[in-house]
Amino acid sequence: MKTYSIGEVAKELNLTVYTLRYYDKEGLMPFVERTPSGTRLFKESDISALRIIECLKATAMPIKEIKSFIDWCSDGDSSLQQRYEMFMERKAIVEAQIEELQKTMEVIEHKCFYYKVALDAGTEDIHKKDKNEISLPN
Amino acid sequence: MKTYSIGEVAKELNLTVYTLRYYDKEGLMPFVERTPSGTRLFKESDISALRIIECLKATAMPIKEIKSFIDWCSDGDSSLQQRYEMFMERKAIVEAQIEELQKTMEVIEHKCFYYKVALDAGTEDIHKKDKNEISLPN
DNA sequence: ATAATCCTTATAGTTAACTCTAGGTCAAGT
DNA sequence: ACTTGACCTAGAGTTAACTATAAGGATTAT
Repeated sequence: MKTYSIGEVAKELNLTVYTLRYYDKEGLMPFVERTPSGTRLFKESDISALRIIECLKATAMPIKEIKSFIDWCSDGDSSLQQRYEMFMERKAIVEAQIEELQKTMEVIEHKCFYYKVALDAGTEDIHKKDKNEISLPN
Repeated sequence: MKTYSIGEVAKELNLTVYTLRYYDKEGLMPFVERTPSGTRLFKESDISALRIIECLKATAMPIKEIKSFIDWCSDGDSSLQQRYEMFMERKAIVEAQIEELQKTMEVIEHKCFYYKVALDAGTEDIHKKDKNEISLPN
């Protein structure tokens, strides 16, 4: 069976070897086998697992929680319910993240427009409402 | 003109007073005025500015870059081009973030389905392909 | 055979963004 | 007058996630 070195995997996943070893130290890669001398041998399935880890990271899941998931995977079928719930929770989180980004996008686009207008006018004053504020009599 | 204390602003924006003072220390709030004794007095316009800062933070913009924007604002019309370009860049970044989250969502949804099926079957083995791998003759 | 280039561990350092503590000031209520 | 609670600064501490260094072992290329 074809295996890959840590350097090859790092290149493939756009990570550094430092990062991969850090993940291993944090318990995210208990499945990776070693040569008798200690060198890690990554299988295709290990790379797939790392892709899932990267996916969970993209949902802003902390590494400690990802570790729980990895531990559950090692536990086998008894943790199926937990793993299912975890992914459902992740789904809700990503939905919320997308929604927040869409709201952010609206503000950003408004600002793009605001500055386009100001730039064309040469001054931001173009946006200053001259709403004739009542000046206090004095 | 109505003003607000740091505590009121913190509550309004769902931040802590520590965070607001930290932002001030980092130069994000040069516009906030003080009483003679040093207490910060936030105006409505200051709160609006903080909402923009929160919006930029939501695009994963580092505080140092947000500071540059605040500095440009103080510079007036001469920085209009830079501010316009900054928001256009932010727009591109948010688009990319949304796209990445949508790809992430596809994977997560697939996993939700995967675990739903496994849970119904009572075992993850339901997904194991029995693709008759050619066993080596020995 | 030997140099280059991998790999290993253990451990220390970095960075961003808070988060808190200590020690003090100030304004309002009893 | 005095206590309470919110404000202030300076500076220290925390956390997550890397990122790098040192010292050495293993593998590959000439």
